[in-house]
Amino acid sequence: MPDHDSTTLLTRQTKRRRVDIGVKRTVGSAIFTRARETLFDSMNQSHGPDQDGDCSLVGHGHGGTTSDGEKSNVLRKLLKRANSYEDTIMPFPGATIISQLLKNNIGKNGGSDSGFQGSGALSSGGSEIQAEDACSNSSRDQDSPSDCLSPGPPLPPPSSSSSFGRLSDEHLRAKRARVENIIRGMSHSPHVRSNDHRGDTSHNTIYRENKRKQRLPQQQHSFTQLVCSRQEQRQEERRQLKLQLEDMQKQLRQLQEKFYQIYDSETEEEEENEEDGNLSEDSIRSDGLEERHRDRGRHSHDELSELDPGLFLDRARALLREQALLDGDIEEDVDGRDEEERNGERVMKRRGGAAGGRGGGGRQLAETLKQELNCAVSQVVDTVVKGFSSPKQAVSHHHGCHSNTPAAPSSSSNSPTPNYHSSNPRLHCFGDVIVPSPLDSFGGLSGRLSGVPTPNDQTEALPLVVRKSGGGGGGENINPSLPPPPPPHHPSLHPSPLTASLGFSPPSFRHPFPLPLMGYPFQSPLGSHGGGAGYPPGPKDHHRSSPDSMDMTRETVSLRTKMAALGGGHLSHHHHRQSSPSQHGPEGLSLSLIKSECGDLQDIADISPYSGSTIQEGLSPNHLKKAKLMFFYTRYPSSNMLKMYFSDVKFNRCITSQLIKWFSNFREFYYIQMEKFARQAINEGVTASEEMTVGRDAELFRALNMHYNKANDFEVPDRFLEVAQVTLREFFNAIVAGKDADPSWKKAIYKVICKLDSEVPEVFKSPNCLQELLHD
DNA sequence: GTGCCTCCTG
DNA sequence: CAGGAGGCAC
Repeated sequence: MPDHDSTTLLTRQTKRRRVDIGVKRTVGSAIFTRARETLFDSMNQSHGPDQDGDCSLVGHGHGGTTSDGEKSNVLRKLLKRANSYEDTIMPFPGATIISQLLKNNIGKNGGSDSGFQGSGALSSGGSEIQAEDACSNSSRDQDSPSDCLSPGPPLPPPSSSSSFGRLSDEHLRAKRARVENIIRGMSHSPHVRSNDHRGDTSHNTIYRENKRKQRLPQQQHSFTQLVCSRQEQRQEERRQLKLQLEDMQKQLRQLQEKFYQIYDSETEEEEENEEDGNLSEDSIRSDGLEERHRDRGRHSHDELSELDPGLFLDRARALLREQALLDGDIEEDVDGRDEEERNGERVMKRRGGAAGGRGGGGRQLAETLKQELNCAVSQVVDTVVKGFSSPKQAVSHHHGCHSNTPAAPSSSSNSPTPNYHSSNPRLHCFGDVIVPSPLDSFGGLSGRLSGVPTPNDQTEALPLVVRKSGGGGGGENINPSLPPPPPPHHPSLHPSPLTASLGFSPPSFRHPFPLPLMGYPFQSPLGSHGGGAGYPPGPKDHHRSSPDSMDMTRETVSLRTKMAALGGGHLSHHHHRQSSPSQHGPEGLSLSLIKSECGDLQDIADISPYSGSTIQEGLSPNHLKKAKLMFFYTRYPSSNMLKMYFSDVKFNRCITSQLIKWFSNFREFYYIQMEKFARQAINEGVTASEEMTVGRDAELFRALNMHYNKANDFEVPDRFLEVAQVTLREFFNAIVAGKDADPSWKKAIYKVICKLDSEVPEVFKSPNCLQELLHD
């Protein structure tokens, strides 16, 4: 039985501080303005005292901070590692594409209309370089000019130096250099995979071609004759492609063999070293990896033939990351490789025979390997791309990407893709499909590789971000008059998202992938038609993106659930996508599901995560994590606020609802805990609410922290402790007063608490905020 | 009608 | 944490 008195009060108050984004609600800002005034008044009147009292109490609660702090340092490291491994685990997209293409091609021989169904599988390699919300982004929040200040004492950089000094002698350097060279060679080769978005330009070509082929029949659905002829043509192409891909795989296997030849000797030596008892931090970190490799090394010869190229490359990449983490300085030893190029094979053999012969041999080998890898991969990919795209029309723009394919590996780091921006720097036209240039996302690769941050990507993203934050009207959820929300005090809040994002990957190697799996990709200005990224401009901004929209989709939290529930059988019919489980990645499926569920959504024709767009259509686990951290600041975020702080998500009703639901769930848990502890206190004989404080060592706080900040890698703002204390006391008083007899007794408390929201630090607006917040 | 909220359930 | 129900405000 709803109680209309208190309920009304609560909801009214709550609503006022909300800005509804409903299509029909265009007066939000006006309402908001008034509401804020009203709120300030009421807050000043009724809750000032509470706040004052709280502040004094909080300090005392800090006693327990130290142990938590220590723990959190360790945990931060662990978390960082976990993030790194997340990346490491991801399949190497380039190779995955190859095998996937092959599979698809074989599977598609029936001439089905399945198009590029393998795209779903590609998503797992999601590599997004993240757009940064620079401080300019706060232009909208005039009230908080201090947003970009307060860098807080930076925590000491994760020390990965001392303990494994012995291990990281020349031996490790050599190894590191070799592996890095391998990988770099691969990633530089514009063919294999320059990276995911722009990357594997050639694979992308294939992919786009496929997509285009898939799309044409759809668009000209009625012209069956055309379809027939097209199918023939496609079958022919498929046959060719299949052959070429098989060839590619062969060559890749050869590369694997070479890799393992080296690795075998490597691992043997590795074992010897570790027997010395040098269990450094690094060796611990890379334990799993090492074991994996060692194990792999023992059986490598048996497995070589079956080894998935993706695994191979992935392993190489993982190894590189491991190496890169040791410390920065490697390379400089890349000279005189001409000789080695010629003698590559012999060097290789020598190497295999002499396990102890490190030093110069290792570097030579590295060079050799690098060269060979580059050559082989370049050739293969080039062949395939040419063969496949030549019969195609309208790939002229794209071909510019191949002109420099045989780029010299080592020098390519300085000028890998000069021609990419030759025509339109932002657009690449693939036949009838216009997509954002993938290079916009990765154009900075060369710079990153050479250690010089290139703001190319950012320059793309920033205008968007600014637009976003500026256009949304008054959605600020700030209550300046309240106990002044303390300035963002988290020590790890960095004012410069830009630097933070770049700091994520090891300086020696700006790998395009290592960026978090969570997928906080770039904000592409062309993310979707009409600016999918530019939501807030108006509350009615429920734009639909056209089928050509290249919006990237990643798995969403909820989608997984739906997937599981629906068993993956049902697909949106919009896309004529016959889903064969093996070809259709779960993400693609889930996307379709969400599409069909959110009927008002755009019918996305392309689900490729590599399509170059950056705005996600789904919420990732990291979004959830971010939301939880935001809960420490705001319990009742407005939907506008959510839009601002989740600017890397393409909002629609579903997303908004989900985010709101999340916060609703957070609140639920929060209030349940409050009630529980309040009753507990009463049972324990507490008579006055003032006797209760909430410090960081309080059980209540631990429970909450466990829920919202499980890894304890985020320093909860003091303000949250204050609010928690207020809440606890409110519950306590209400219960003591017997108000809990009223079924709606909590609502009065909600009404109080909803006014205690504080401003969420600007950092949270950055898609990279998790890195920035947790990486110290 | 729509958006958001709480409560309940699984 | 997601879904659904019930309710209120716009």
